[in-house]
Amino acid sequence: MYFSVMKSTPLIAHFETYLPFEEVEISLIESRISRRKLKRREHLLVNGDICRHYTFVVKGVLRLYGIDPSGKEHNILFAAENDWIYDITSFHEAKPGESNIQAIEPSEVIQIAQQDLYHLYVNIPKLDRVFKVITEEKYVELQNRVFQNISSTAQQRYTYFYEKYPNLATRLPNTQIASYLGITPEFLSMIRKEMVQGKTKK
Amino acid sequence: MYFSVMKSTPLIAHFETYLPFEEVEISLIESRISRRKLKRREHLLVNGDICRHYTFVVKGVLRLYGIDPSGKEHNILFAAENDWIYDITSFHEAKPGESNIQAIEPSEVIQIAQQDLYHLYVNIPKLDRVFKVITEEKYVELQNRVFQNISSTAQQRYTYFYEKYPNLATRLPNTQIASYLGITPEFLSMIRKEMVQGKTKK
DNA sequence: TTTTACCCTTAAACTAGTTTAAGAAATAGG
DNA sequence: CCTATTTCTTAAACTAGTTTAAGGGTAAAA
Repeated sequence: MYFSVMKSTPLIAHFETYLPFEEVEISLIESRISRRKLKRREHLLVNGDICRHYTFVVKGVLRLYGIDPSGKEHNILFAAENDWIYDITSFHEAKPGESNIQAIEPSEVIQIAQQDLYHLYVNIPKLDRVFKVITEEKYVELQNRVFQNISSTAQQRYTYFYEKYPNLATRLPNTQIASYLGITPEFLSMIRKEMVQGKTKK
Repeated sequence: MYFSVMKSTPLIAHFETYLPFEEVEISLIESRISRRKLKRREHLLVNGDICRHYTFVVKGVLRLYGIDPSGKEHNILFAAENDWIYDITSFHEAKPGESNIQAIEPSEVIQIAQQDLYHLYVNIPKLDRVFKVITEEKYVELQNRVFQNISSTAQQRYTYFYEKYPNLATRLPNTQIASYLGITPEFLSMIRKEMVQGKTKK
């Protein structure tokens, strides 16, 4: 087994959940990606940077967050194993963005630089289809979240998050979850207390 | 000028804002679409239906909305001229969905049925690229909306909506806008009153 | 091991948004 | 042009969520 194959296997395996790839395509993809380790709290992108990479998470959890005019951070999304994270606006416009990407846990990622991705799109048109589907999947998740945000109480939103992402719900600090749900950590603490009391009362 | 060209021009023009198309490709696309008129309040899709079409708005405004457990409607998105509307979850899974699509104004749309769209993807691979980009654009909009929802007050969200979609903000009834923002029409009325007073006080 | 920084909880006072109800204004459509 | 229906507004009482502040628990790092 070649080391280069070892290195990128998780990404190829991810692509192959969508479509099969030829050996020569796999080699081309592998020649255009790079691997990187991140310490806890290390930033991959900060406000004002241009996002020049698609980032695939091999191990760990990262967050994409924005900062509001008053300086508060708000989590837009989390990405754990086998998920993608990037500031899509900054990436496509190749302009400085307003988002930040940070490792919450020590993490390991695979990155594809912009020009490499475009090179891959040209040489492996199938990848247009794959990323079309990936983006559609992420669009669905986001639309469900918008529906939650406009139709539910904080308690319902937390329950939905807890049921949909049990892994993240137990793995992440509550401060991070509160920021994602759009509530204060204090109020999340209250919600959790009420939920536990509700259960034990039975 | 052929009638068939007349008929579908707005959709082809829309595609050509992304990539150029050959005559033969245009003919193929035109052979696979259909045009439809909708009365005010007419539904294109209701809860429990399978969404079998991508719908492109030629004229008018439509809304995609969901219904919460208590029976209240919540607007997930609006689509006006040159925009797309469909229940993406139901469409891709070909399963009954929980969304509804309704014309707010008398409207005119162009539809592509699922099997026709797949036929077009196979014969015009460029369309994978086009819909990848369209979905990315819509993802960006949705992500901005999520950020608004978790980081802003209702007043800020309304201001953002008003500035970003001035056409919709003046064209739609406030009840529809309130439903989209996740607030009651009464509270939107208060916000608008305060904003006008704020302005005239100067 | 000790310290430091982070994280979680509780509670009281406050602010943002909802509900209910009733009347006024605007609009679609016969 | 008229009427029915929808839409918008106001206000008072209510509920959901925030803020501030203080204290305790826990994990990382020196």
